[in-house]
Amino acid sequence: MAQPDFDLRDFTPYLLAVAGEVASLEFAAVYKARYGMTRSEWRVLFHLGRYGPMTATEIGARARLHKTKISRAVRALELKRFVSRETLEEDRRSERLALRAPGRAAYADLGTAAAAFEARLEARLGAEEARDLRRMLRRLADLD
Amino acid sequence: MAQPDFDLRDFTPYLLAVAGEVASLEFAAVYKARYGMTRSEWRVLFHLGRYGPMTATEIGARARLHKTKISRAVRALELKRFVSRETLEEDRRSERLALRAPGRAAYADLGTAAAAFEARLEARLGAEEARDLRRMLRRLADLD
DNA sequence: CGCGAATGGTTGCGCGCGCAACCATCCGCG
DNA sequence: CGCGGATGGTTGCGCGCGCAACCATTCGCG
Repeated sequence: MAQPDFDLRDFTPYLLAVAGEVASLEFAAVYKARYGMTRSEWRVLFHLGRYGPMTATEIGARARLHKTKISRAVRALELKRFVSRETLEEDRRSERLALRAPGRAAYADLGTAAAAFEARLEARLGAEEARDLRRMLRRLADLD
Repeated sequence: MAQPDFDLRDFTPYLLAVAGEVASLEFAAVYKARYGMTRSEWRVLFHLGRYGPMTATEIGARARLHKTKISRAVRALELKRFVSRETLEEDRRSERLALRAPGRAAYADLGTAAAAFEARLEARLGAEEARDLRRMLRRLADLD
């Protein structure tokens, strides 16, 4: 063996993956159970709710989602009557995506749930550590 | 909107997911390119290399992998001649999985790459912060 | 001993995903 | 104007995944 002292529990990508799975799956269960939504759909919904109407490309840049994911997520949200599309006059290739009333309701509901989830997490880690954690993750994710 | 000040960039599960994607995909490119391995296969290989022969169930407990993932990963690694199976005498339902020579070589190679990757990451975050990050992630992942 | 529950592992199925190819529209430059 | 490349978005394809159902073996308890 090359480096017998190198433990997987000290390998940050592994820890990120496991911690991410634990956290994401737990919250994913909420929007999946309540609205039958996928993770991509949740991210799109959240971005539209939080930052207002925008195009698919803008969502992609903000939400770190591949355009195919967005395309399929938007179609699914459209079928749920959560979002509306409107072709832009100034560039008829792109469309303005906006939340409809049911979408806004779902956003408010899930936003509350997300805030509660985050609060529980902070309680577990402690406010200061949770803040530090977020700061480091933001750096890792190039989100600065 | 319910809580217009709740930003996604402060939502830990989101940050974990994005940071995890960035880190995992970057390293995944290595074992995918060199050995055509999947993430599950890499985890199984690493555990067998690091901790020695064990059964699929033991890997599952250590590596946080669902048993179906392990089953398929083991079959793939077997086809690559990386692992061997041997039915246990004392319980003929389970089998002892062990690395073969090519598997050990791949483990050594990827272990070195992983250590280098981790070192670069530490250089970016600073040694102290990187250690804190790992500690918090371990707590989140229930790996204590 | 014998039967039902528990355990180790595999498999069929439907789904979300990433990739590459594609269509439509727009822009830049001769 | 017109043609080639760039851009916004969609789709076909193969794959890895999670779930539930399943097979074989073993365990627990009457």
